[in-house]
Amino acid sequence: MPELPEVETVRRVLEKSLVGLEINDIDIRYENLIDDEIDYFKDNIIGKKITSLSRYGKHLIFDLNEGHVLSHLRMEGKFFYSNDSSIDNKHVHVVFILSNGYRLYYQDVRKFGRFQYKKTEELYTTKPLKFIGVDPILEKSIDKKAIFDKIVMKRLPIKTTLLNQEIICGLGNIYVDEVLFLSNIRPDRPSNQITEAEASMIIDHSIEVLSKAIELKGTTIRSYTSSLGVEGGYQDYLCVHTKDVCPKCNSQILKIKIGGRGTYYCENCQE
DNA sequence: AGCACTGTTTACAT
DNA sequence: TATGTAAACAGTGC
Repeated sequence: MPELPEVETVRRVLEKSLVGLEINDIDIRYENLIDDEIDYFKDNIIGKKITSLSRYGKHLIFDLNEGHVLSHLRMEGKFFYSNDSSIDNKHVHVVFILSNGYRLYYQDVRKFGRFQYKKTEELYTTKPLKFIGVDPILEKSIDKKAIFDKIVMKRLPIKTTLLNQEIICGLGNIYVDEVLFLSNIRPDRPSNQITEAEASMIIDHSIEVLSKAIELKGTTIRSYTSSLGVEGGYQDYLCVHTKDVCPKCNSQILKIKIGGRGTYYCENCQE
């Protein structure tokens, strides 16, 4: 489910429930989701208190009184905070047992999500955040020229370059289509043919689209419920992704494949 | 029945 | 180094 706005929505919801609670135990049912040795992961987290919830790009960060739990939801990861064990099911792979009797259930049908414990000093100096690009929402002053320089070094389609989290982070398959439509740029245009003015537009529209989507608690399409059953509202603002007709010119929206990802664009409006 | 598709990322071959 | 493809996995729809 998650691109930046959906992860931020999860962060905001979890923050309200989890801050101040201690993690008494962790039930790990599918060990491949944990990037650490299981004992190292457990030993460093059990007994710690959750002090805040952070995010960078699509990475969710549980800040502890000592260290952090990095969580990436990948395609379908979802968290449920509850004291009702009837929500437990075969797709729940990790359960955090909390000091107030509630539990935090991690559900992930495809088992693509990942968890890792990080010491504070290694959070941004080791993978996966070591080479992370600029977060368009969190970064106060964005160096547009630096981003432009990175974009034009690539020859891949601009869509593929924008999905590369080492340049700008947070955009995924839905929002990148929207950003390119609003910027009037074809998704298959080679990145080295993007002008500095167009790179600037891409950045501005990324901020605009992601901010609006956060405000609306993300996008809910294809019967995906947003995590925690929270329904998003941005699907009502989509211009091209999963659409048939261009909202600007009424042309047929084309669907093609770029880098293996389903891609929607208007041939008439984007060049 | 079988194949294509799915809001992600990474390992590997070329 | 850069790029394309497959893989991690499970479900849905045609």
